[in-house]
Amino acid sequence: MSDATLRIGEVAERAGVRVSLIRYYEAIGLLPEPGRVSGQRRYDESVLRRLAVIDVAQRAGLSLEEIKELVDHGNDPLSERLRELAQRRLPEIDALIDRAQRVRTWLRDASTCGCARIDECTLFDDVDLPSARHSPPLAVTQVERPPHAGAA
Amino acid sequence: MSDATLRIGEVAERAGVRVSLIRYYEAIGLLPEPGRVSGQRRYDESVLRRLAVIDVAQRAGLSLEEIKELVDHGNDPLSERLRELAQRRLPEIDALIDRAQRVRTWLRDASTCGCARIDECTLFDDVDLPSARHSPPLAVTQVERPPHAGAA
DNA sequence: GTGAACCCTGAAGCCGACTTGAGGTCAAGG
DNA sequence: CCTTGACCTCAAGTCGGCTTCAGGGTTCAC
Repeated sequence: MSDATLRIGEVAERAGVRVSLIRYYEAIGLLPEPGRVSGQRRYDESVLRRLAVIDVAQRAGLSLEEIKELVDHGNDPLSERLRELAQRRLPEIDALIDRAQRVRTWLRDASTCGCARIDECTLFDDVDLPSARHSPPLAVTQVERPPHAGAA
Repeated sequence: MSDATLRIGEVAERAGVRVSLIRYYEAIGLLPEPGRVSGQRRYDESVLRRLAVIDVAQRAGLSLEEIKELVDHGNDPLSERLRELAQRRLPEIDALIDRAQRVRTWLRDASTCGCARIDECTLFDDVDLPSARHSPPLAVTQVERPPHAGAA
């Protein structure tokens, strides 16, 4: 729809990311190649949404590779690969949520919970201590969004 | 309590991690220096729990640095730093959980949800598109636990 | 008393996800 | 014209979190 009118700098600012990140995402195929006006990229609003989706998915523990699958399943008929991905990742996302909630609880109760040392806290009692580890468990990755635009 | 009798290899096996990881954690101060018998480390069972806690916390999005604060608050009186950390991280953990749940839902409904393209899915409508980004938001990081022992 | 299996250290390598740097283009305006 | 500022490319650097490598020791069973 909307005509491609945004320049990369504006997109970056509105999305709260660096310009370099947008180019990077494009380079690895996470963002489609935008139109150009004498060499310069021009985006329409939809890129903002895309960036937001990427952000959410990434923080939920998906790797950029996987997000590519999500976001980019061409116009496949609701692709197989997607269902596959779901199969693979759902249990892990559940685990992620579970763990996050434990830590959350612990953190929240840190002051009142009898156990001063997290090592002793019963919250972690039922954690799979022994090698109950299965598939590569959510390769969550570094995500540092600077407060905003780009000093440094 | 328990006498330090486990060798590093056993610990690694029982915890489902590599020996090198245990040494690494020790090096960065996440694990206490264990006793030694003619140069070789000897652990007691408690290290297993510690490793599990680290694992959970890490997957919940805390950096090793932060986990160090959690785990390692000497014998401080339920330290300030802990409360600080909670202050800082709680909202972000909540966000993490929220995001994870969105992705989870999307993934789960991927087949039935009208919107084939994640970009268009209303699930992501209320996401903070604009620069509603605050503090460094949960530097979650690479976590690859191989099925077990160690090929490349 | 020797070989396999395990342990040690320190330095270097690797990976994902970005950022930075060097060197250059382009459009607008004083 | 010529500067300024936003943009361009491509290569290299950075960072967290580990693993691998090289070059030794140790233990234990035979």
